[in-house]
Amino acid sequence: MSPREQILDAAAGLFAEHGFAATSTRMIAERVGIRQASLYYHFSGKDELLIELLATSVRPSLAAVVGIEALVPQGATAAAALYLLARVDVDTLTRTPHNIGTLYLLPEIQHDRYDDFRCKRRELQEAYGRLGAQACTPDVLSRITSAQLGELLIQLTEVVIQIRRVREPDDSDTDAIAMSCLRLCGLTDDAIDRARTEASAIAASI
Amino acid sequence: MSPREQILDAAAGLFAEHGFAATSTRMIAERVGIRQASLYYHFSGKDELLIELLATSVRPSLAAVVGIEALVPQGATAAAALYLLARVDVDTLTRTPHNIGTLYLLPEIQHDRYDDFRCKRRELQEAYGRLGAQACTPDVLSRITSAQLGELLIQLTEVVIQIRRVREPDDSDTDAIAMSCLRLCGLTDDAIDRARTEASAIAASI
DNA sequence: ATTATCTATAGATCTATAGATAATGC
DNA sequence: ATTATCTATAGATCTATAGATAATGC
Repeated sequence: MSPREQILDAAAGLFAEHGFAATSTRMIAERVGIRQASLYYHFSGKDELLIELLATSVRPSLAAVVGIEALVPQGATAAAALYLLARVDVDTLTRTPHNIGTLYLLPEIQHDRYDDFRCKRRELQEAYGRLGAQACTPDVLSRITSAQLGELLIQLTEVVIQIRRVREPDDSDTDAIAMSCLRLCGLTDDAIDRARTEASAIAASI
Repeated sequence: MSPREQILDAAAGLFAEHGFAATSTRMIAERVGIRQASLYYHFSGKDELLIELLATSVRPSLAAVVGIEALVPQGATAAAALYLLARVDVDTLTRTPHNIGTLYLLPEIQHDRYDDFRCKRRELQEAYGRLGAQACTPDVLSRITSAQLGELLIQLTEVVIQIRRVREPDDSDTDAIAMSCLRLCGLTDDAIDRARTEASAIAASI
């Protein structure tokens, strides 16, 4: 691991555990095993560390969403696509070292400085809204807006961040979350099963 | 408003906006219009402020849950009870000054010092799990544990905290969230409508 | 010559305490 | 005498910069 990566890794763990403001550059340096001032050779400051961490943490899900949304015009059902997106997203959040998704909850990211991240996350949310709206039964869609759906669905997948704070999530959790996304859209158990088998087939074919 | 309340109110706003560690006692005092040292006459320190704020913010929902769970043995359906609980909870979070629910997301509350709060919040989560499990169709319950349900349902209601960060939630949001809780349990649109009218009748009778 | 570290430190905080002062209530 | 403020400050941080030092690569 390069020094840059070591520093980012140490910062991720500390930011996730103590938060941004409560983590000093000295703590980060100590964990890496270098002097506090040496951080500034690799990064311009604490801010840059958080910006970098946020950027790399949304990238995988945002990359996946493009491919997954493209499946729908190719014949996939929106339900299967939504199920896939939720699984990929939850999976990513489950696997990140130090439960990096915790960073999304930090009050600091409301600051303008991080609006690039917030903008990207909003894109992901809107994709959830679009796929959710397509997957919904008409009855459900008449009672909820696409924007509300996006907010609810992304919130649902991010429960895995909270779960990781108290236990190690397993496949049953991932599946429960992804299924819940479909249920939120009004799909019956049968429709959910069909979406899951379709999603497995798509996943196997890639 | 007593000086104590003024201080708590100022602290709530600042903690919600900047986080705990990034808020200095001086900032709080300035907002109140007193000197920094004068805070220590009313509170032993910053920690006590956060503890107090967390305690008062879970209290209403936790008080409501006892009454709402008691409705079920009295003949109310679990679905109506769950719908009521979700509405009360979302309503409470919507009305709190300074979007105080944001405090639940602070990394600091993972610290032992605040485990009284975390314990109470877990009680609320377990109530969601119990009501959800009772409201669920058997098919759904065979695919999800009561613990998972509790995690998902409380997470769903707390979306209102995120919504408040970008816009003012209205009744349509509250309703969309509470309905989504029922949908997550596998209830059909018809069953949801029945639960809602039942919940309205109960709410009117209190 | 460049790269990557280090030591040392300026300057700006921040929390919490000590002790003075004024106002209130008996 | 008690209550509620204030001023002043000790002591401990924290970030970021300046400039020295050593190692690496041409």
